[in-house]
Amino acid sequence: MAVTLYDVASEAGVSISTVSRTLSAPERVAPSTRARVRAAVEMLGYQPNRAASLLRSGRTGVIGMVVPDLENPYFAGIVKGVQARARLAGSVSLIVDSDEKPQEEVALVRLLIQQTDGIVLCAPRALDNDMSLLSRVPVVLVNQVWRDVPSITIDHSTGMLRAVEHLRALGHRALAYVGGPEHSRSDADRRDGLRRAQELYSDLTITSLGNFPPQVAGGEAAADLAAASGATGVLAFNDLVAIGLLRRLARRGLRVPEDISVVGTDDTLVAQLATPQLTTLHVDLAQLGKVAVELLLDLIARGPAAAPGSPSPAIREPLDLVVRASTGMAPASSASHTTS
Amino acid sequence: MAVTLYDVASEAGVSISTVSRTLSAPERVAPSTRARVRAAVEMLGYQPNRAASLLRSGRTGVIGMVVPDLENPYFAGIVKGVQARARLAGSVSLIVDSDEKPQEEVALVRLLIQQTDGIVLCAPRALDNDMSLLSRVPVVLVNQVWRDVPSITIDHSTGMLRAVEHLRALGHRALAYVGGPEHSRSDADRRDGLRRAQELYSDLTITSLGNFPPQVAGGEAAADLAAASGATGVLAFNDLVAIGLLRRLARRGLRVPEDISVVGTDDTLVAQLATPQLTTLHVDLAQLGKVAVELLLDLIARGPAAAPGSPSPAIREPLDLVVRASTGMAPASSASHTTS
DNA sequence: ATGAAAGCGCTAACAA
DNA sequence: TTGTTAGCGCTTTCAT
Repeated sequence: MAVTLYDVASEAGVSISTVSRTLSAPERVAPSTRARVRAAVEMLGYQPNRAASLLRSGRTGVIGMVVPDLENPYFAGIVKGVQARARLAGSVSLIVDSDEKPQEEVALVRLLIQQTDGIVLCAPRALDNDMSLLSRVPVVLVNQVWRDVPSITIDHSTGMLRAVEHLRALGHRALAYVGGPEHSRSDADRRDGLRRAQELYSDLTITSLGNFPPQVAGGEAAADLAAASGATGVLAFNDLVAIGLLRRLARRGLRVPEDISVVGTDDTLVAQLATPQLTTLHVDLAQLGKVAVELLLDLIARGPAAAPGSPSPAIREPLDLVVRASTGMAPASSASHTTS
Repeated sequence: MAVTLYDVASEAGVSISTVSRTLSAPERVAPSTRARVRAAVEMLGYQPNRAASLLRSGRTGVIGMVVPDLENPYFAGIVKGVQARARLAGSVSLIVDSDEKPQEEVALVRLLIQQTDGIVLCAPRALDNDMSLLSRVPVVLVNQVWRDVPSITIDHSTGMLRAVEHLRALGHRALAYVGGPEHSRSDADRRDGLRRAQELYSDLTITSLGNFPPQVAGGEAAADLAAASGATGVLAFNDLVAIGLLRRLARRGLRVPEDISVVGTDDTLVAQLATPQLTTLHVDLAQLGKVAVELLLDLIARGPAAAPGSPSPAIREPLDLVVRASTGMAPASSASHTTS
């Protein structure tokens, strides 16, 4: 059915090894033979069978990526960076969505690893279970850290600190944080930043609000709690949550930023579409993806028997505060703005 | 290194064929053997090698998907539908982004087809070139039609008609359409709807505006042209373009909807985040993806030698008008609202 | 009900 | 420089 090496070989009057060599190491074939083989390849429209090649050599030229939710613009941004960098290296990238399901993540890694050279595992929630798989396979973690698996994370801790300082400079003293998914590493990181802020500025009251889904609905669900906490400044897990806050607050008749200031995280597309436009923490998502791929290519090149001694890189990307319209001076009567 | 069929076989004291059978057709092995094999599989943590299996059987259990831009919420929505439906069928889906590059699309289809059972090709721009490949391989087109390749498209034509009728009912007589990418099938479809509207309602003046990139920037670029055309109602290629219009119009001091009404298309997440919230045409993106997969599974099941006689399904999904705040009554002095 | 054996298409020693 | 050959791990007849 399909054209194979044998067809090309007989067409060109050489052996299959010569054809194979012409394709993978042209310099090791005589120019005249090379030309003849190439002509045959062209003529028959030969396409190498990747399954066979993979089975034999173990190399695929494909980089895998697992993300929790492709529809989330945050992950979409990282994906773009990964795709661009992979293409530059001559690899394609295969992206799969775990639908925010921890069990899926492990299953997908297991599946993907068989048809790729390595995997960028983005913000995995599953951790303890079968994650030991990760040490045995070329994997780079994004927004997550586990044992000595190479990783790239965002310095949300310092980011939060900057956001808190911004709000404090505007006169806010009572703050609230609307947290994200339970096992999210970046959520823990943000809370750590809050802790640092609390230590530095003892005049602040920072309320941490439970775990909310990292979507608009999460923000809507958290808005009333945030308001009831007496906070005049609210920090959100991400931009979508911030927009949920904005929306519910507006429906309650609370004005942003006059009554309450809101800070998002990530500076995704939607931050600028919100009303008012969101003050948020900017992340260079594409850069994140790019670095992840570079780490991965490195890991692959070092071979499967990566020296256990060499420390796995754990890169941290910074976060920059972008001030827009959702933050402003704290209301004058801030102190009396307590729970009902 | 990895656990193979042989390891499991010797552990269970059977032959490799029996192990293979236990895994793919359990009812054809004796219950007692089956149990023994399963225990061995469990114990050794056996994972079938997909490359070998693919090489031998030709089946992968993987569905491929090529989209122009993963970061576009529109395609992300379709992707989610595809992933969900594929999972239901026991397949995973591998998504790749062509970065809006037509050449990439063909190359990616070629690459993907080797590691998948079939492909959902989403809104391809490339058409004439090497597309003949598509007739030889299980492919379903989304938002595109080519020869007799099965396809699912959105009835943008009728959608546009509904949007025009909505604006006309509000008193608008001068309309403008901000078009999308040059070879976009759906753009042609929308223009067809405009044509139908023009025929039905001869009191309308509909101006078609050139090709703009389907992003916020495209809308910003088109806004001044739309305003200069004297139109009081503007139809946008998609929601992002509509938001670009909104933004530029606001900067020009034109009020929406008091001075100009704007209608988006697609009803993506951003439509509700815009200010004012967008009147738009709602598409059930997930449904689109779901149907595409069903079409594809059907095609795969029918085997490679699909009867050339059987008509390939060409499904059309409807579009529903969602009225929000970006459309309103035409300004009273509409007639005198001309260029300059 | 189970096993033996023949490849799927390719790569990579090794020989010539 | 080129050809020969031995598998990679699995599925699938065909025997038993």
